Amino acid sequence: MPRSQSTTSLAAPVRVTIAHVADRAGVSPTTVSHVLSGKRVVGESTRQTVMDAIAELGYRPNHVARHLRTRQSHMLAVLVPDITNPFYAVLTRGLADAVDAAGYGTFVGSTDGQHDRERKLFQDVMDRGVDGIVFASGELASEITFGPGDHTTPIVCIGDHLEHPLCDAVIPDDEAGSREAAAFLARQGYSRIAMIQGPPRYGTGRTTGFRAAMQAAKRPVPAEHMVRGDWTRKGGYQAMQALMALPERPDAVFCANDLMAIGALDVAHELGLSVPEDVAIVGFDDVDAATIVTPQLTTVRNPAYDLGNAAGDLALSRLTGRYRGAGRTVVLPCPLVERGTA
Amino acid sequence: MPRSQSTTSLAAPVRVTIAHVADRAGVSPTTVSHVLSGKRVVGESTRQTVMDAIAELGYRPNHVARHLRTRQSHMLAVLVPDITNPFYAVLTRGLADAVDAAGYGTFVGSTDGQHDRERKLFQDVMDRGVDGIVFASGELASEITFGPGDHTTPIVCIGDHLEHPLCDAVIPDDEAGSREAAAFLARQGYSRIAMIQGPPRYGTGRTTGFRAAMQAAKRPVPAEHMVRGDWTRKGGYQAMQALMALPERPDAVFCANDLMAIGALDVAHELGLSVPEDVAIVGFDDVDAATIVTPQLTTVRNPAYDLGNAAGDLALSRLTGRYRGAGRTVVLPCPLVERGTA
DNA sequence: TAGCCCACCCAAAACGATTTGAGACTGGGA
DNA sequence: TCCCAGTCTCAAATCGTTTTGGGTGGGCTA
Repeated sequence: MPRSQSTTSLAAPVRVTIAHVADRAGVSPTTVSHVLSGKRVVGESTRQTVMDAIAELGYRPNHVARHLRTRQSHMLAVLVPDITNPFYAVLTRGLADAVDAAGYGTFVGSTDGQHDRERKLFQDVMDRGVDGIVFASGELASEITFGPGDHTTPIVCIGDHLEHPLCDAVIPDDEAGSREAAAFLARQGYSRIAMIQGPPRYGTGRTTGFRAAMQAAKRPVPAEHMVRGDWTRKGGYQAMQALMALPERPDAVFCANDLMAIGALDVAHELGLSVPEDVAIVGFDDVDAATIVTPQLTTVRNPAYDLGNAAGDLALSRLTGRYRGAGRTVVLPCPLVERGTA
Repeated sequence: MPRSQSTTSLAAPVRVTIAHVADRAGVSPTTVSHVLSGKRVVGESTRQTVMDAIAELGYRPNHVARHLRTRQSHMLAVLVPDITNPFYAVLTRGLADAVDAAGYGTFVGSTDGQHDRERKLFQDVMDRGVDGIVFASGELASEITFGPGDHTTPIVCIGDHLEHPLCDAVIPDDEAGSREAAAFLARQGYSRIAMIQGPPRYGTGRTTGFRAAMQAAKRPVPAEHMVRGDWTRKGGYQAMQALMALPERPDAVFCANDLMAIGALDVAHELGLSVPEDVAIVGFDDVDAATIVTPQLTTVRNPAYDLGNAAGDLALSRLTGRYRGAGRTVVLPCPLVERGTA
């Protein structure tokens, strides 16, 4: 009973609870709760008394207790491969900005693209009771196993669809973006256009978009002009080396992401090739680094911030009950940004 | 009573609680709790029965209820100016990696360097019941007002001290790093060494280190050679423009961070100045972009990952009760990384 | 057989809020 | 005087754990 607290407490961190406030205001905890939540009307005079007591005592509601009772944590989780990657950092920020105003916090976890970490993190945030989950962890989301009966927590996947009744998706139009980039390259007159793809099974949309454009432009792509990298600068460097060592050296290279494009640029510089005269390079994502390199990288913008923002809106619309229904898919365009390398 | 649950439940998301497990195993919830926590011994046979029941039912403890009772959320908060800034993203990752293994999650919030957001976020995470807070939000941490009786939550400040009984600090040795960079510049023979500082009151260590080295090297710095930027590339660009327009044009510029250094580099390129022959440029932080520009940026490494990691260790040592005592300060060195711009 | 100690296990009280059925006051009208 | 509707307010149950003081039974010694 809060009413008889020893005043000799030296370092006793007495948390002020709703009961203290009720005591002070001479009402019941119920009433205090009601003035706070507004779920039932309370008389103006009592309301004022309660507010005063709250102010005097410096009462702050305990989120945890509230969460236990209401089952709402006002927390979203976002799972990304690596927060260190600027693309995902920006995406995360877009999400946070979207939900912050509604009082939602965001918990972000880095999966490193590893299945077990992905699963572990998923379970972890589930146990922590987040109200929703945003997946931006590659294209493996669909392999996540959902526990039985978990079909109550909204999920939104970025960059992938997912068979799940409550799953919304927001995807960048990789394919169209790649098609545009490749078509642009063809229009510019480049004849031997190669591509540095991502690892097997990843970034397939970017590959098919490229292929489609090449076919439409009547530019058959020999198999040795389709090489793979691992998304990193170093991977792009190695892939580009392989490409440049070919007897039939390409005069344009479309890279599945900017980091690899920068790696490719390194090779061009090392070989003394001038860009875009000797070889054109186009990236994908439009990360900060794209404007840092010289010449600045021509690339396809992957709207990281918007993706996160849209995901936040989708999640919010379900959490607030504003929308209940089948999974929606919003697709965001990836415009070509012409700069200095093509 | 869990024992009589309707089996006709269609989409009823019956959460399996500790009571279900107890029922199934034919023991009391207490016993289940004990096998889970190991706070008291339970007979091997019952232990096994309970474990089986847990497995069969797929029981997962409810973190929220646990948190309410134990007052431990196993969550840390880290407040940074902007998660979009790679430096802070890396720092955050260092922190997360340090505490992840111990079962702690990290909540990160972006303050945008605004006081009110800083305070709001601080209150927010406090209310959410985090077990510790890591401040990496500029050097304004000391102005945060702690509520009364909050002196129970461990705090660790990165880059700043703080008068608070439970506050540990981990700080990069900005001053020594700057001194080294400036001394290096002087040793190289540059005679008119200027500096682009951060905004007033920020990054003072970097300025004093620079000044100390200049004094030691008997190179008086005229006032107009000490200009300010706002940490951004654009700010560095403008500051550098001002510097280059001076009648007594500097032949070396030390920038308080890399972004501004890159902005300065832009100016040099635009002016057709060759780096480092016509003008040397040294940055601070060693962000990814430093190795992307050409020539690669000579800079002082700000050990972002290590800072976060050390902060995590400090926090953990208190949370686990391994350490209880006065605030500690660990200072991490900032080594000069010689590359192409000086 | 009484006495004692262990080794186990349980009941019940927290933790701090929300929720809801129901009681206690008003006035006003019949 | 009685009743009714309307307004507030309250007590008690609930959310799912952890925590402890205590109870139960069996084995051992004397």
